[in-house]
Amino acid sequence: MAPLDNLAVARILSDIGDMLELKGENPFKIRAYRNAADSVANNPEPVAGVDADGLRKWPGIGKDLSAKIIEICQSGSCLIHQELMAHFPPTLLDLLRLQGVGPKTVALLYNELRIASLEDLEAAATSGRLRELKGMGARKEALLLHALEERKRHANRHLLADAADTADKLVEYLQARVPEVAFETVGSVRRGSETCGDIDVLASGSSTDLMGIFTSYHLVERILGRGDTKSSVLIRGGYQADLRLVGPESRGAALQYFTGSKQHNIALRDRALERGLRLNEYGLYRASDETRLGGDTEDGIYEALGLSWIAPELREHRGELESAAEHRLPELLQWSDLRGDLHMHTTETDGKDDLETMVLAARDQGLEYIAITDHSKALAMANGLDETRALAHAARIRDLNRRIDGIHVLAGIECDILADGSMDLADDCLAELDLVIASVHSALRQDESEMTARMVRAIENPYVDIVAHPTTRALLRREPSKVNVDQLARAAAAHGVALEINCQIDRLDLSDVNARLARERGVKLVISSDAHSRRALAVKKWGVVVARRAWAAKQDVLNTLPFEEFRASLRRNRTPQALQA
DNA sequence: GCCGTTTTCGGCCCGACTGTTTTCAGTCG
Repeated sequence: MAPLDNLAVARILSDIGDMLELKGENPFKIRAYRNAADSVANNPEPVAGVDADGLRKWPGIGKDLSAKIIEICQSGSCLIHQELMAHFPPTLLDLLRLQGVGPKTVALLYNELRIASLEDLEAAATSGRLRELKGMGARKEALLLHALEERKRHANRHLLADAADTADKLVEYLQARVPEVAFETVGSVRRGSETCGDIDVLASGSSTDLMGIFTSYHLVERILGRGDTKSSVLIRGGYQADLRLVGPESRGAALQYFTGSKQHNIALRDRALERGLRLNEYGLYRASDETRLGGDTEDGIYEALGLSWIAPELREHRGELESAAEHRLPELLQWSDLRGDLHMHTTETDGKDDLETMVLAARDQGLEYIAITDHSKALAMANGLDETRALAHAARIRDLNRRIDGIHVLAGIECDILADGSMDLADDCLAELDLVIASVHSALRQDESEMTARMVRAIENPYVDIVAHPTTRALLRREPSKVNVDQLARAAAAHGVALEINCQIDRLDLSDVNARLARERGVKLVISSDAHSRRALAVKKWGVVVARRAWAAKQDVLNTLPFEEFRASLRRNRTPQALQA
């Protein structure tokens, strides 16, 4: 059996937590399983290769869970998991993920009516049998039917870029109508999570008609709840949006609180408690006498807890509190640091805009240099280039580069890594170009050893400068390939090959966790748009978010360098010794 | 089930809203 990856192990731990909750177990035991699931999911090190002593160093994993995790890695399950699976039908967990349904309700439905699946629930709600149950009235029944219908209609996660766009429009609507209140997007959108479940907006100030204005937003499909300080709605496209209103004196505390993440907030509150303080969305208080110590600004909260201000992108409980306590958080990369874009396409292959249009658009965007990197011949569907066309295209790019002012244009290629790890174009062709990106577009389902060996072989080709979208994932659509990112990063570091953070909004590949791992292994990152049109050049903003979530500073990213330094830093332009390495 | 510079036992984040309740349990974030 292939070893389970971290997400698979985390899923089992989290399922155990859910099923323990259905049994009405000790809530802290349940939390322990969920914390362990988060810990495994967020750790870049492959869990299958870690021994018990190593696991016990991971946060939230002790003697008991380290043994269970090893059992899961070896057998795909563990005793308690199997016992619970025998006790509950697997479809029961689907019910738990319905809006408005928690463990108590699921237990009630199952114990009283043997409702074990979404289909069972729909049948029971439709036939009116639900109302036999204590605490189930007509409204609750309607709510469940709504939730079932919405489950069918919407996936409940959204790409970051889409969620951010929806949030921006909502905030713009609110701000225009209630100018005396300050609105800010908080939650996972503010943290820059690659996918977002809902949209959280914080309003600070004072307004009596705000909630009415919110719930009458023209994109609202359904009002989930409405109060004086908190309301929730479903808006078109399957987004849940939550609005919270606090007084201006609580803006900072509320920004902090509603930005999360949950794990970050729990840890922050722990820290407050250790200091005899109490933190909530209204402020920071001394526990003994309720004296208010802060809450009007966010950095004031962190400062009062002995911490540097922590950028929202870092608030994932991945060591940020410890670093902030020692005032050694990295100075994170900023959008304005980017000087180049090393991955884009033209009409020569599958781009929508021609060479000159792309170059002029990049110059308009303020870029100092770019690389044109059309596809190679293996991607026949995209009209990929063979050696002859690649060199002719390069000649045109260099000619344009000579004629145009204000931007440097490199003649590059995005060359396919074939299934055996060889390159799709001959070495003497690759050697003629200014920059070579290598990437995988086929045979995505190879097993881990095959895929890893394939990509390492590509890295060993002396003409490869950058590996693009290293895991080939498509968010909400396609799982990442099984490449071992740790081994990939070690090979890239050893050969001086950079790894890309691809900024296409459904790729964001490397991910935050993987980019951080690569950086820690000594790999330089590049942030590139992979634009197939002039408009798509702007997606680099999302790559900057990913890099920040990977704790990257300016010096970790090659395309922050001035042009000449960037060129000199490319693997092909370094010493001959480096080429032979 | 985890965790520890007040602890190896006794803690473990906290408040708003809904629905079905007459004082609160369940859910959510």
